[in-house]
Amino acid sequence: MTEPPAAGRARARSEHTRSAILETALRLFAERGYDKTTMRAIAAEAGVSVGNAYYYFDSKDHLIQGFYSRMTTEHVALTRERIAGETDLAARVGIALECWLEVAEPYHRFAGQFFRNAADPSSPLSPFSHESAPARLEDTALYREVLAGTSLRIAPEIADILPEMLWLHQMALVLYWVYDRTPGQRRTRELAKRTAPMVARIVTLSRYKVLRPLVRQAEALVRDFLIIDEGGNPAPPDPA
Amino acid sequence: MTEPPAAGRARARSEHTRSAILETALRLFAERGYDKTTMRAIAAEAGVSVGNAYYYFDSKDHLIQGFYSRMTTEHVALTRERIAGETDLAARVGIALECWLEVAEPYHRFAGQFFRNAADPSSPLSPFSHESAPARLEDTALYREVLAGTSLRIAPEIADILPEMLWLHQMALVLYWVYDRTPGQRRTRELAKRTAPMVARIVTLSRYKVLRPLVRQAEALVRDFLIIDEGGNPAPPDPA
DNA sequence: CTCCCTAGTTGAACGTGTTCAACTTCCAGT
DNA sequence: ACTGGAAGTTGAACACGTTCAACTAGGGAG
Repeated sequence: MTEPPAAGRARARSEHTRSAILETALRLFAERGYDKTTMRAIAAEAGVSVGNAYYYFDSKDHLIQGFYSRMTTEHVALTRERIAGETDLAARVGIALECWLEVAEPYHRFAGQFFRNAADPSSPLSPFSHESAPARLEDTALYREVLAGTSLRIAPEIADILPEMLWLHQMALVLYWVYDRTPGQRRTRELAKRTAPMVARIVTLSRYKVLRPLVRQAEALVRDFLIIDEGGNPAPPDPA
Repeated sequence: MTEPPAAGRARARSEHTRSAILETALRLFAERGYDKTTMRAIAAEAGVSVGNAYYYFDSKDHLIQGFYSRMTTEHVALTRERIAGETDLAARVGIALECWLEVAEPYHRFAGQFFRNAADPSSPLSPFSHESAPARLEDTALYREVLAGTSLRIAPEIADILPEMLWLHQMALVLYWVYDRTPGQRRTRELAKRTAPMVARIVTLSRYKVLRPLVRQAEALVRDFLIIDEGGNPAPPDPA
């Protein structure tokens, strides 16, 4: 219902309609907010019928998926650019978070409405859903790079899961961001600036002997409960 | 609009209508799920008009607040009963989490729909909102008790914020629970069983010298960014 | 007892997201 | 060139949450 398999000029025409709807929707979302943008308005502004919008997008929510994946791509690109040359892990993590906030800022106004739906497990907008997998993988891959570019020695037993944990850290920040009503989301920026060094510190400390058992437990925990399969369900192997 | 100030028999009549609507709503939510329960159905089943339901409850969402506070009260009572006599922190935390899962189980079916709205900062259903404050305070008070009843020595600098952190831990578990589709939410129970000892371990380790700076940072972080004022906004004192 | 004012109550009406049967356009195969 | 069918498109219709102007009842003041 979403990927037209046609060929030739028809495909281009179809692609054009589709992107016209998406562009209009994203623009109106940013202008008026999510709830105040009606499907009728989107359709009218894009020069198509309401039903036609539903031909390309299963629901109003699905229009946001486009926004989500676009934002992720921008985030990854901007971060890559800015971390080049920087080897300190804390700085690199901080940059990644800053970049997210920068990219997301124009949409803060309607982000609340957005994440409302994202918290519904049955919604394809959930960050853990199958539909969100591409964006999620893009982001974890980014954090793999963030980690790879540092001179810091990382405890081998957690190297595998660290990208996922940094992604989770980012998700927590996003949660705070959604609730943040300070101008320019100043407080969230402050929070990012303060947590980034702590994350780096934890990575360093994880090699200490006293913390070994805890780190091992944490590693197993993330592996068993957080890693998401391709179906989008957090349903890893049964406990032994 | 919600608290009728009348006196005499009129008050009783009003109270009766109000609770009739609430009871019917909660029953239908549990039976059919949130989305499939229409306001028209609630009104019809309760023997009132649609408009009347809106006289007592500002919106469909507001009906859930009743469910939320009721569940919290049940959770606190059950936990209090079960932790009596137990002095091990890990066990006490584990019991508190188990109790939550037990109390919440009947509502898992529509919890997703519930927490969808809860993630909207502008919704009174957000766990951080002003309207949720009573339930939130009840829960943090419970965790204060959970901590008080153990023989474990707690680093004084984090004693104040620990209840809030345990509450946050519970919120994280709830988030996982919402996504958990295993029968009886088995996986979430497993997760609770495994994180409880880790929490206790972290509390113990927090007294180690190597961890001092990190613990101090974490303490300041929670104090500056998590503690919620009476207005329901996470907007603590400005950073220095 | 009568009047009046407020709390309580009503249901039709509005705007919304979504669906669907019908229509149009366009290309592939003859 | 023709035609069959798939892809694309339409807008009226549906069910829902919510609003509101109007109505009713019930108890206190005179």
